[in-house]
Amino acid sequence: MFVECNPMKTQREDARSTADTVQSIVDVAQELVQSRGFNAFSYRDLAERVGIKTSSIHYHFPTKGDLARALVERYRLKMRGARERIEARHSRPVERFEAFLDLLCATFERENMICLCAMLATDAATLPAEAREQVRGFFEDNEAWLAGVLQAGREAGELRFEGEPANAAHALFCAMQGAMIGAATFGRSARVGECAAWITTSTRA
Amino acid sequence: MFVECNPMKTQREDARSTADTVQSIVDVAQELVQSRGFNAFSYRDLAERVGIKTSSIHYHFPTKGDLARALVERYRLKMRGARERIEARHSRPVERFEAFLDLLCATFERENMICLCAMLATDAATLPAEAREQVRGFFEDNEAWLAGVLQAGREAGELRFEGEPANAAHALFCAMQGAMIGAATFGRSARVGECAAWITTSTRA
DNA sequence: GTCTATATACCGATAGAC
DNA sequence: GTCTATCGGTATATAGAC
Repeated sequence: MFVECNPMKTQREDARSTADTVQSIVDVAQELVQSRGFNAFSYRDLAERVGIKTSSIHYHFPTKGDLARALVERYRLKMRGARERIEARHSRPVERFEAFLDLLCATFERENMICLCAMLATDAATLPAEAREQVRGFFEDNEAWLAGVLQAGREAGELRFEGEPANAAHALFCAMQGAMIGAATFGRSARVGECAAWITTSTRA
Repeated sequence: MFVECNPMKTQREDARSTADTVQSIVDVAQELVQSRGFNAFSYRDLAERVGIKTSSIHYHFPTKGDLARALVERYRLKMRGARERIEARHSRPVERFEAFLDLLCATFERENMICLCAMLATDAATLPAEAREQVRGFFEDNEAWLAGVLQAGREAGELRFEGEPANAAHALFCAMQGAMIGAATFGRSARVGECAAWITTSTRA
């Protein structure tokens, strides 16, 4: 989800800048975390895919926890940008809400991987506190944004749901996260779209 | 979720049968998987907690994959038993539905750990195919059962929801799984109960 | 069925040459 | 900034005594 994965293709040999290397490492690491989990890949796996040695990765990310922090920080920022683009393109709450669901569906269908933060949440016990806090922040960001959209949508008569907007936002975001976990794990990609469609028909006023 | 954890307390020294040892291993392993993930604990961790040596664990479970299979098989059967007890105790669909939600909440509040199969789903890439298939079966079991309950409840005028029962069952089960992941990871246990409460008020006719 | 001892491979991480 | 070489530790797994 939420990433354009560009492991460095060997370009002109001396054209790889530090920024490129770091980005390549983070891109590949994100893919490995999302597909296997944080504790099921090594610096060796990473090095082989990026095309450098493990010691070079340690130069950029001294510990694996440092890598985790960089991963989740970038991911959280990307997601924030995505929400802001939705707000820029859509003014009505119902459009914003459904654009958000579409974003999750589209990214999932493109990558066929669960959300980085859903994976890191299940690996949280082995993460540095700072990374764990960022993962938590990712969920709070999205649920708070969704709660605002849902509330505005209900007040505008565009959306319907029971109870507090925060509770509805929480349940619906969790449903999408759970759907992605199941879909990616069991090779049933369509389940994510079906879940989003069910949410859409259940919340349209 | 769904387990009474009884790591062997040292009883009379020679009173530990093979069945007791195996159960103790599986109990402790389940706790470690649910709290850390399948790839974040070792036979050594397991051995220290059970009070035996790693070679003894290998005697009962030659490979870690064998242990995974035993774990998920037992868990799936326990959950099936729990659903059957709900059916025995409650006849009305709305009661069965809410008893199921209560079961998830109660187990979570007692153990403060996510569902074993939610964790194993995110670790599925590193699991033997047979175990992965059992994890998938766990989700199918629960969603199929929920779909039946939802359909009967709507026909009886006790429950309301949009669209196909299977789609509603999928989304709502995923919401609970996602809520447990978030609650256990970020120390916000109340979120599970709130999610269940929101589902209840959103589905009562 | 559990133990000691060990095999073999891998892990994260570091030192120092270039 | 990347490399070679290596450290100490741990992983899963097995052999064989008891």
